Amino acid sequence: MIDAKMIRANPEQVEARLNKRNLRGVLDEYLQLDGRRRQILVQVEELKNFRNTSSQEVGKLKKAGQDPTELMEKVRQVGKEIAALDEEVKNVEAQMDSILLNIPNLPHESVPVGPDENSNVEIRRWGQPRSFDFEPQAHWDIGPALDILDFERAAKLSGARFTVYKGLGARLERAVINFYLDIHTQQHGYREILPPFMVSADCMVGTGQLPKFAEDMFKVEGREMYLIPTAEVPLTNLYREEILDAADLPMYLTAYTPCFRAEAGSHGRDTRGVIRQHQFNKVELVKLVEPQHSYEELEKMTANAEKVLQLLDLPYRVVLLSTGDMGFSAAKTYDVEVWMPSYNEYKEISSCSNCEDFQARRANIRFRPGPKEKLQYVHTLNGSGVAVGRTIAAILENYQQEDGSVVVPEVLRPYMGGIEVIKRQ
RNA sequence: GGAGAGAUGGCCGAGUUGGUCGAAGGCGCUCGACUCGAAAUCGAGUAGGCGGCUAAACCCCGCCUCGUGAGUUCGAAUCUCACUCUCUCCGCCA
Repeated sequence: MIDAKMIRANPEQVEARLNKRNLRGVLDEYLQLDGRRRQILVQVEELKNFRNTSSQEVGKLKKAGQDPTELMEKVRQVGKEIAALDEEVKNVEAQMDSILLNIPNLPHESVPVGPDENSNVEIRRWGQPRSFDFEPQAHWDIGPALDILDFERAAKLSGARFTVYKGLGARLERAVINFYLDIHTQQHGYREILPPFMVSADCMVGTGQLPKFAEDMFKVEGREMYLIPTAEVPLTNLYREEILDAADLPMYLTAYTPCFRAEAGSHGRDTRGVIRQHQFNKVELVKLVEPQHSYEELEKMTANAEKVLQLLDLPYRVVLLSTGDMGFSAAKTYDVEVWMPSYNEYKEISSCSNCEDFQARRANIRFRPGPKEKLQYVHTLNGSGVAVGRTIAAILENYQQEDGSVVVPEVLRPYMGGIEVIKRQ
């Protein structure tokens, strides 16, 4: 969440930055409640001070053999007032919290302002989309034809938006996962984590999925647990409620996990293929860093995501998201989009964000900059490094041959037992 | 699933006949002394949040926090209840 003190100190400035995200007037009620809260606090704290000093007085009177009954009765009355005021503070704070938890992060000044994705800015392109001398097929045709992707049986098992990988398809998915993890751990300095795939509601609040986006997730029946929509959630929450040593920063974490998303409200979009699934695999990158370095870390993380696509020789571009297209927790986001012949355009395969202290504040992840210095919130970053299912789709489409077979990218062959081409078996 | 033990500061760990306990002691860390320098030793300091004060901050003052939530009481780390988590033993089990 955004800094409550900043709201109070510079309400117009915060309002102006929220306007960039197409939000207006969300602070008005909050500020009113904030004033109310402080007003009550002053009152109730004075009463509590009286109670504390008086209670000590009672003890002294008893020790001295005097009768404290009158004072006790007085404090008892004050206690009732305190209880009433405490209740009121609690209510006001609950309202303030629910407002604050539903306000998105403030955009960084370098983020283009606009209502939607049409205001995104392309930053750079890498590679040349291949020109085919035959009619290229979409991966949802290539996969079943090679009998490595099976959408029909997936539907039988689980319904729409699921995929069964078979044979070399399953192996290719596994190869890509291992390839990504190896690159990020061995070349980019990330530490591999294998986290739980179900987490508590607290974690979801920590990274910003809750309370606002409950309908996007799968909740476990009868429990306050959710299937993770991304490894960002367990990785970022790993150090929730902890105070880190400055020497531990920056911390680079990576994890392979399946991701589960309800995809509510996206009916009819990307209905074919593996692009938009209820369950998909992803290798995620997360960083916890000191605030002054978070923007250079964002550039590095984006470069880390790009690197694996370069190694796979898949053409891509990098896009800076506008205020209208950014996620809830992000202050700045780069999307990496891979060339997808079936769409005849670039398709998101990674999203790298600097959340600044927005998540750290929610999850209460702090560090001590130095001895004797005050605790500070870390900055958190997350990025896909990259989506695995979409990688498979991109490989099938970009590496397809006229006879329907698919060439295995060179860097993956060691992970595929040396297989160079996937053919119908 | 059954039985039992526990949850205290950055870490370890006292404190449970209710009051002067946000909390002994130790470790760690910071500063100082000693030293050519270091180690060792000695001395001092060292929780977080919120609110007031302030232009803002420091300082200072107050409130809250000893797993979480409720309760008893003039007063709760200490007593009661519920919950969560951890550990040990038994059962079951990949």
